[in-house]
Amino acid sequence: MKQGLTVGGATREAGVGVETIRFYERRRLVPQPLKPEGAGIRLYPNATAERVRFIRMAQGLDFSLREIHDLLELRAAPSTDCSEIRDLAATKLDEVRWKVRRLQGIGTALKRLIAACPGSDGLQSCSIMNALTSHPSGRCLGEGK
Amino acid sequence: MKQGLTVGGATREAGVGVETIRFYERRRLVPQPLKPEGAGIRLYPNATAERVRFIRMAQGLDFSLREIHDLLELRAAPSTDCSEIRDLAATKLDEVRWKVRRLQGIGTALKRLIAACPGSDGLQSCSIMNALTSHPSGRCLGEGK
DNA sequence: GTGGGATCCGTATCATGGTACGGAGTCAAG
DNA sequence: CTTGACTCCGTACCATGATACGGATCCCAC
Repeated sequence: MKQGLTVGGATREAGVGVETIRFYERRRLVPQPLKPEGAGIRLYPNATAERVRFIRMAQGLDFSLREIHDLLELRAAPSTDCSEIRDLAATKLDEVRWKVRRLQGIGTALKRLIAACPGSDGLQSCSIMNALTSHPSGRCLGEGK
Repeated sequence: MKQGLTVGGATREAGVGVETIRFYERRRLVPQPLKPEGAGIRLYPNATAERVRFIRMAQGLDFSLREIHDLLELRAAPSTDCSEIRDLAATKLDEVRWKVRRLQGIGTALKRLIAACPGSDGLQSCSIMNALTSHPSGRCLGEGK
């Protein structure tokens, strides 16, 4: 028995909505199975739900759908070496670290501005508003080095 | 002399492209000045370039355009108290810290996966691919607490 | 008065990641 | 053999932040 799930079954397995799986099909992240002969409804192999879960996992690691597409291609190629995956992960790690540093800089800037804000006064004495208002030669907020 | 800049002059002052200022006008982040009577070209006050710089500054602190719209409204209202701004900044700080923690979790997960990856072998022994591939009861990567 | 930039304005396009809708077809249970 | 849930498919829409295009005007210098 060649089992298969309807799209609804597959999405329930994968924990996403039907529209999401169709969206992934359009983006070619998930293959669209053929309709069994004579049938009007497609049957999805279990691999589809697994594939969707793979996508959601990878999204959880901050991979974009485009990057996940590449990961899936690598996964499907028998000649793929572990190092190719590792390199993609390392690039992603750099990216994530870069984002962390950027956000930490913003956090520090916000913290300082909040601390300097009188908290109850007109805007002309608000450190935050003043920081946002042009200081011709000021460096950008949140971009401390 | 009621000076004014053409849109091109204003965007050069602000350091953005013409299309950007028009986009901000459509989003009502920047008021579109009237054409001086009889003229076919709008004249932008210096305040426009300052306003655009405010927007870019605030974007640098991770405020979205919608949030910046609110900041600009507060800035324009004479009754606005400093504390209102400070509260918005504090909310943003929470948000930024939350993002930092999330990304740090992802970074930690990636680092571990990369360390565990043999680096040169088939995919079946790749820790990264295995982590992405369904472990029925696994918690999500990057979501360590 | 004629170039030729610059402006004006509406609309379209991009990337990202989906969500929603509407009409038609399918299919299983009652 | 009808009803009702589900599927199929195309298309439209959402938010986010722009960027691009094309025809019509405009305005300044030559």
